[in-house]
Amino acid sequence: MDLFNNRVFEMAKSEDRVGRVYDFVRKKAENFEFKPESQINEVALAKELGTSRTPVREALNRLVAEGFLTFQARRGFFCRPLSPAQIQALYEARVAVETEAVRLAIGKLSDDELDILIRDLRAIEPEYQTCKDPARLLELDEQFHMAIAKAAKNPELERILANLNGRIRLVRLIDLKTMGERESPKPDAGHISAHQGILTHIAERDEAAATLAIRKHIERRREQTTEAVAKAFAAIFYNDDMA
Amino acid sequence: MDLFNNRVFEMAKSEDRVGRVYDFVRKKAENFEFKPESQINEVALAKELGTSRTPVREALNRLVAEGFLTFQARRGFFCRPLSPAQIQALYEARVAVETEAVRLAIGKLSDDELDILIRDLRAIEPEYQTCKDPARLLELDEQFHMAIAKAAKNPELERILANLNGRIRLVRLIDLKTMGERESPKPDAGHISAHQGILTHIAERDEAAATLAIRKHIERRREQTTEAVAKAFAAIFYNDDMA
DNA sequence: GTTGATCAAACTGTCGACAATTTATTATAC
DNA sequence: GTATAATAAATTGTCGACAGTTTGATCAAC
Repeated sequence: MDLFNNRVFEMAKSEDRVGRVYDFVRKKAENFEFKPESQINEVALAKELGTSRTPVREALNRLVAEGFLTFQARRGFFCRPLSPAQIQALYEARVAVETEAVRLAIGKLSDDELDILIRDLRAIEPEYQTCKDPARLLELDEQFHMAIAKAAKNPELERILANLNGRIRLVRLIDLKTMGERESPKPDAGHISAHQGILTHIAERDEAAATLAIRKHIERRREQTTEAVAKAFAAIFYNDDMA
Repeated sequence: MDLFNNRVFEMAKSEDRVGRVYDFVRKKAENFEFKPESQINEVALAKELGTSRTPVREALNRLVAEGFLTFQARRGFFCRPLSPAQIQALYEARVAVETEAVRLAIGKLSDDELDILIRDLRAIEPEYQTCKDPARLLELDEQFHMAIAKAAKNPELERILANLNGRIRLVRLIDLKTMGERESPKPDAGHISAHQGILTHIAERDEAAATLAIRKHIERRREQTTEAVAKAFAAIFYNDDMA
């Protein structure tokens, strides 16, 4: 689990330290490279990034506002906790955002736009079905869901969903990994993937069916949170590529 | 360890500059005391608050992450724009959050908890119905909606809604003011307020009816955004207590 | 009067320093 | 040996300074 840790040197032109620190720390926070509840050492971070503490603290403040970190006065910044209840809440919030996004998309998109959306999303399905790499799988899945959010033509919902996705990412990744191992033997011929089902309902502008389908799709994953969080803990603390 | 640990209360001594700055600036941003799109002068703010720019910038960064301000590298912090489309998006996001909150509340609350919720919310209805002060009215309305979000037992949804409310507040306030003037003549005997209708459906655990009711309640306001935003602009730029 | 170049003022981005506070360590008493 | 007190180390919170940009003003040329 070492997908991060590049980018330290590039972007010579940008010179935007706060942005660089933000990207760096956000990625670390997403992956719980800071262990849950652990304190973040400002000076160490600053040194690691070759800057002073000022831009580091500015980036950290942004991440607090986004829910990636917490802050206690005079004690400093900490990684957010990782608990089944917390992840559960994030999944529930996803349901809220995504069901409404589906509804809005169906209501707002022209026939042409709808066709394009369906076509584009069906185009990634083959790779999604055959892909064995969990990281890539997660990427494709997020693309699918973000595309629907984007189709809702509501920047606010997009932004919220992107935030939720970031905070839930590691757990989803690990969930996907175990799912892949468990279910790899059989994709079941004639089985209609959840994504395809959702798309079909959207194509038919069947609001009730589409929202229900995406709700169930997300909730199915949500039901596994306790187990997935346990595995996430194992991955984080033992750092073996998964449990 | 930590036997003499009263830190939670000890912190009330408000030596926390960043927090103070944050509260101050957030209130100003909420009310668009910074005019839309206008730049925020860090040194002036720092001087106004009797601090240096460092804590000011930290607070500003948090507010950017929360959507109250925007940021452009090497140009600084700006008040968010105010446009009908933007406000519309916030209302749509409210629908997403609040319909799901109703659903979750109905699913999660015990009979006792449900009774208490209904009782508490009905208790504020008399004042809500008779109140003529728009600011107080808005406060009561927000209380109503936040109570439902809280009943959903999902901190994430609560947090999102609180954020949306803050960013939409001025427009709602102005909308309420004009509504009061327009509709004051007649609350219509036998008329069931939108809030009461929602509560009744929740009390009956009628998920479909309750979610539909709150959706319509919010959407009715959303439909007025263009007009309300126009009035907000007038209020902001001419600073006469409203248009 | 408009355009464009030049210079001055204002502002942002970052740093290193230092006081205040928290945490860790050592010493002391029982 | 455990617990408490004293002390040292580490960490946070804030500041003032300064370099680098951007913005605004001045002025020259057309």
